[in-house]
Amino acid sequence: MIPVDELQEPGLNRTMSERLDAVFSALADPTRRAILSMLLEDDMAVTDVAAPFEMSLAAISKHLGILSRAGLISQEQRGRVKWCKLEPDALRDASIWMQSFGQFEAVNLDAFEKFLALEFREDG
Amino acid sequence: MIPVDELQEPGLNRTMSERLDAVFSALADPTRRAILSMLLEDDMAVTDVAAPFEMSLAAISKHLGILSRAGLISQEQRGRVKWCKLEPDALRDASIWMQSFGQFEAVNLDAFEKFLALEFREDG
DNA sequence: GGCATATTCAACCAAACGGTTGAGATTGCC
DNA sequence: GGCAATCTCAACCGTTTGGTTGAATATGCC
Repeated sequence: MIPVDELQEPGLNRTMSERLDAVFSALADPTRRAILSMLLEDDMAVTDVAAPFEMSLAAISKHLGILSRAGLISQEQRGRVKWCKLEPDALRDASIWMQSFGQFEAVNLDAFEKFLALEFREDG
Repeated sequence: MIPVDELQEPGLNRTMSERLDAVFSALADPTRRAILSMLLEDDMAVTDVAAPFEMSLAAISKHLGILSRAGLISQEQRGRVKWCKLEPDALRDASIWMQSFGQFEAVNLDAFEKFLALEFREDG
């Protein structure tokens, strides 16, 4: 309904439903999930984020815009380099929404790393 | 990349990434999230699911198909009525993925109900 | 059989998505 | 100044999405 490409600043003046729309549709793309995983390790410049992917820089720039408008990352211009930083707080509302449908046991980092390994091995 | 409308049975023979694609894009629509919330209270027939929405029955039927192929609900035909049942387990993998980006405190039911009230009030 | 009920199918439509390319803007450096 | 590097913009393109209608398919009931 709301064009994910044309949303305003992350969070401000948006309903809960609109925020969930933005977060979930941002997460519904494997490239964007991979980007989030990369940013989990370290902040990165746009060009460095784009490096491992087989698509144009402009495409990655768009993906970063979508993640940014969903509030999942923040971007800070420093010189001619734009640094991208993971913002895990935006996942919180969505996570609350999901957890409420069933009680999932607490997750430890081991499970997460096994999970990531699985996703990257199978995803090609 | 994968047409969400043409996916096979929920879960079987799909990679982790494909399952996350299906679950997150299923959750990225307010109508489908509202349907899940309705099914949290009780199992429902397709017609009854469609009743509160201002769109055609066929549209709701499509939404239910998407939720079903994402594994978020199951559908059981009984006579001429198709019953829809919430399947919270499908949210588990996705929830694990999300939780790993930050430690979110445990959620209680009060928070969830306040959350739902918010979403429905603001969503129209 | 005949008819209402429940649900999907098929064809269509406008809009959004995810990608491309080429042309800007800025910024840093010699 | 001149030039490379970083990133976005704008226009385009094929595919997917989310909705609509009208017909079709079962099923239940009298």
